[in-house]
Amino acid sequence: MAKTSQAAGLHRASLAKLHDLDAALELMYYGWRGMTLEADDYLAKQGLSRPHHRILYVVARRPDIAIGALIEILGISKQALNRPLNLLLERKLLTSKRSPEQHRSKLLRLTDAGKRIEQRASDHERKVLRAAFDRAGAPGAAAWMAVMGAIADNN
Amino acid sequence: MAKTSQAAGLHRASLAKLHDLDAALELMYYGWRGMTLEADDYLAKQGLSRPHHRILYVVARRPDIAIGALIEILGISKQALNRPLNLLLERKLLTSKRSPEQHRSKLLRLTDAGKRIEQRASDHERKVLRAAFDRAGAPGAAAWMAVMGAIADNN
DNA sequence: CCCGTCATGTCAACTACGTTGACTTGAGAC
DNA sequence: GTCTCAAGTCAACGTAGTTGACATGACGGG
Repeated sequence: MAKTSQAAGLHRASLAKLHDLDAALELMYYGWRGMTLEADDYLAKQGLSRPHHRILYVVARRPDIAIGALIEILGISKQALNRPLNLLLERKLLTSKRSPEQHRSKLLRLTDAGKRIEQRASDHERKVLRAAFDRAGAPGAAAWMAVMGAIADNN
Repeated sequence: MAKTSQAAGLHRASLAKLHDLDAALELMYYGWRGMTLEADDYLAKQGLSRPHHRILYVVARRPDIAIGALIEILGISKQALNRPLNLLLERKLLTSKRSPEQHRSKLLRLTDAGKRIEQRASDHERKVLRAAFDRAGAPGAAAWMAVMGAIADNN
C-alpha cells in the first residue's frame, strides 16, 4: 500500500482566478483532500487504503450484504473488489457466511476489529467536517449540505 | 486512457446512517464525483484524463511556469509528471521555451488548442457548481465556500 | 578552465487500482 | 440432468503514482 500521507499538509497553491467559479472549483479539490488526509494516514498505518475503507464503510452500514450488491454500490468490477476484499477477510476484519436459505450468496459482516478500524478511519473524516460545521453554525452546515446535494445529483 | 465515464449516473447508494455526519461524508464523496463526471467524460473523448487536466489547469493560471514549480503545485514526482506532460507537448496543447536569461528552466504555456480544452473541461465542472449555487442563492453559496475552506485548511 | 550545483530528462523496477475476457465451482430451479 | 446464478480465479493490460540512479546542459565561482 502506498504512502498516501505526504506528511499531511501540502498548502493550497495560490493560482490566478480566470473565472469567478475557479475558487469554488479548487475548494472542492482541496476540500476532498482535507477531509481524507488524516484518514488515509491512519489507514496507511494499518496497511490499508481508501478502497479497503470504502468496503468497510459500506459493510458497516449494510450488515449481511452480498458480494454482488457490494460490487454494485462500489461501482467496481468483481475482479477489482477481489484483492482488497480478500485482504480484509484474511485480516479478519470481515467475515463471510453463506446465507441459510439462499445458499449461493455470501453475506459479509464486520468483525469487532473491522468495526473499530472502520470507525476510527471514518471518525478522522467526520472530525474535519464537524470542525468546519461548528465554525459555520447550523445554517451554514445546512446550506453546505444543500449545495453538495445539488452538485452530487447532477446527471 | 481509461473509460472514466461509467455512463454518467451511478445513483447514490442509500446506506443506513450510523452517525449524524455520515450524510455529509457521503455528500463529499458524491459531490466530487458529480462535479468531475462530465469533465472526465469530455477529457476521455480527447484521450486525456484528470492528471492532464490538472496540468492544463495550472499552466492556464500560471503562464510561463517552470517545470519544478509545476511539480510542487501538483504534488507529484517529476517522473510522474513526465508522461502526461510529454503527451500534452506532443499534442501541441502546451509549448515549452527556455527562459531568455534563466536558460536552465523551461517555461510552459498553453497553445490555443490547449486553452480550448482546458476551458471546456473546466467549464463542465463550473457548470455543475453554477447550477448548485444558483439553486442555493448567494448566501448559500457563500456558506458553502466558507465550510469548504475550513475543511480544506484542516491540517 | 575546471568544478560543483541546479533544472531537467530519462531508465528501470515497483505498487496500487482499475479494466475486460475467459473459465471454474457450487447451489438452486425446473 | 441441465440450465442459471453467485462467486472465485487467472491472465493480460492500462494508468497513476512511487523511489533510485544516472545523464545532460547551463550557470556560477574559484
